Amino acid sequence: MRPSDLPQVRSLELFESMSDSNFEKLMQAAYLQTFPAQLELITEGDPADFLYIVIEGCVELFARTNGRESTMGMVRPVGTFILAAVLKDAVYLMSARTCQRCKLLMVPSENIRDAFENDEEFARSIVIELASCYRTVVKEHKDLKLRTAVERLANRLLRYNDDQGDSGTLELPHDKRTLASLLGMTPENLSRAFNTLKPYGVIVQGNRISLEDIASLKTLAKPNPLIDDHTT
Amino acid sequence: MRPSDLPQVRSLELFESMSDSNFEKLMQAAYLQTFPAQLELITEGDPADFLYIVIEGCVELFARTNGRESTMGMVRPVGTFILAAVLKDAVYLMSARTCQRCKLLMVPSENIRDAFENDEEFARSIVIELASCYRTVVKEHKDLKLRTAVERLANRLLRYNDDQGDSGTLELPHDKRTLASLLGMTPENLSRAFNTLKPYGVIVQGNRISLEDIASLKTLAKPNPLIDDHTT
DNA sequence: GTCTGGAATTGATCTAAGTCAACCACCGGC
DNA sequence: GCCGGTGGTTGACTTAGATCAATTCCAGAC
Repeated sequence: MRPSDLPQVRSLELFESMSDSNFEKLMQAAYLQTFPAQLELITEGDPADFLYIVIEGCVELFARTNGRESTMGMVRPVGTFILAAVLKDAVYLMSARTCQRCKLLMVPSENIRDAFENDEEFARSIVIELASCYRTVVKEHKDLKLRTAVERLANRLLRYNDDQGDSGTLELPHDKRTLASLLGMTPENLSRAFNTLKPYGVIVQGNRISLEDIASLKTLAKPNPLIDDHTT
Repeated sequence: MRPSDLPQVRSLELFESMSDSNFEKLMQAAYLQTFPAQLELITEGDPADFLYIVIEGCVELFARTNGRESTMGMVRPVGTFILAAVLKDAVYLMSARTCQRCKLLMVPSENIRDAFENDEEFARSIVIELASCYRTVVKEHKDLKLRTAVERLANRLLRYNDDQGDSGTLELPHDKRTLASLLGMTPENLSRAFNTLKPYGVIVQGNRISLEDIASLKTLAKPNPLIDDHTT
C-alpha cells in the first residue's frame, strides 16, 4: 500500500493506541485496493475473511431475504465494517457494495485476531469500537420500533444538520432512494414525508435541504439523545 | 453472595476462562440481590454503574420515547445485560424491569473494566460476548425491516420449537402482550397473526402452541439462518 | 362455588405506508 | 440541438397494521 495512506489509517481510533511494530505487522498483511462503483464486495453468509476499512468513497451495507432488500448502513472514510464477524470468525450478516469508486483497506481476519491477542491496547480499542457499533444498532432499532416514518425523517434531517455545522442547511449524503431504504420506507413514501414536513420549514431542492424553522421541526421530531446522538 | 450460586455464574461463557483469583476478586465486589416482580431496575439515560447478570427469574429490556414503549429483549438465566454501556462507561440505552421475582448479580462497572485490563482471557470473552450481542441486534433489525408481522411470528414460533427440542409443540416463554411488543406489533395484531397461521397448522391453546404442519409453515416463514439462527 | 380484574380475542373502523402507474426533470451521450 | 435513461415526484388505489370498543376467558381471591 502507498505510504501516504498509512497516517490516515493509523489515525483511526481502532489503531491509534496500537504499538508501532504491531501496526506495521498488521499493515504488511493488508491489501489496499480500488474498486469500481456498484461492486458487491461481500455477500451475507460468506465467511469473514477480511476486515474492511474505507479509505476513500462510500460503501453501502445491506441485507436481503426472500427477494426483499434493505439498506442497513453506510460507511464513509475512515470507517470499518464487519468487525463482529471477523472477531467471531463467523459468516457475514450483511452484504456490502460500493456506491462510488472506492479505495479500501482489507486486513485478513486472522491477523486482526492475532493482533487482538498480542496487543492489549488494540484489544481495548476493539472493545470500544464494538461497543459503539452495538449501541448504534440499538439506536437504529429503537428508531424503527418507536417512531413513524415522518418522525424518523425529521430526526435524521436534524442530525445531518448538526453533523454539517448546524447552519440550517444540509446536504443529503446519499441519494433519496438509499435514504428511504435506510429509514425503512419506500422512495415514494420518503417523497411524501418531505411534503409532510414542508409546514415545519423543511425546504427541499434536490439533495440540498434547508430547515427554516428548526424549533417547530423539533416539536414534531421530538429528538432523543438516546436514539439520535451518535457520538456517545 | 451465597457460595452455591457461584458455580452457575462461573459457568457463564463470559467468566469461564477467567483466572480464579480475578474471578474471586470480581465476585467479592459484586452484590447478589433479589427483586420483586415489575420493578424497574434501570432507566435508560442513567449512567451504567453495574453489569447485571440474571441468576433467577426473567428481565425485560425495553425502551421508551415520546410516550411510546417497546420491548427490546428478554434476558433469562444465565444471561447478562447492558455490557456495552458498562464497557464504554456510558449511559444505558435501554431500561430494564423484572417480569417475575428475580435474583440478580450486580457487578460494579469499574470492576468489570479493571478485570478487562488485567485478565487477557476475560478480555477475549468480553469481545466474543459483545460481538454476539451485536450480531443478535443486527438480526433483529433485519427481521423487522425485511419481514411482515406474520412472517416474524411464524419464524419466531419455528425458533421456539427448535429451542424446545423440535417436538412440534412449544410453550411461549412470555405472555402474549410481551411477545407482541418484542415482535414489533400490537397484542390485537398478534392475535390476528395467530389466526392467519391457523391454515398452516398452528394451533394455539393459551401459551401452548402446536405446529402440525411445519413444512407448510416454513414455506410461509422462509426462515433464514442469517436472521433466525441465534447460535452463531 | 362466586366474584373480580387482567389478559386475550373479536369486530368495526381508521390510518400509515406500500404498490402500481404515469409523468417529470435533469443529465450525459451523440 | 435531440434522445434516452435514471432518479424523483405525484396520484389513485390497496393493504398491513393500529386503534377503539365490546366481549370473552381465565386465574386467583375470598
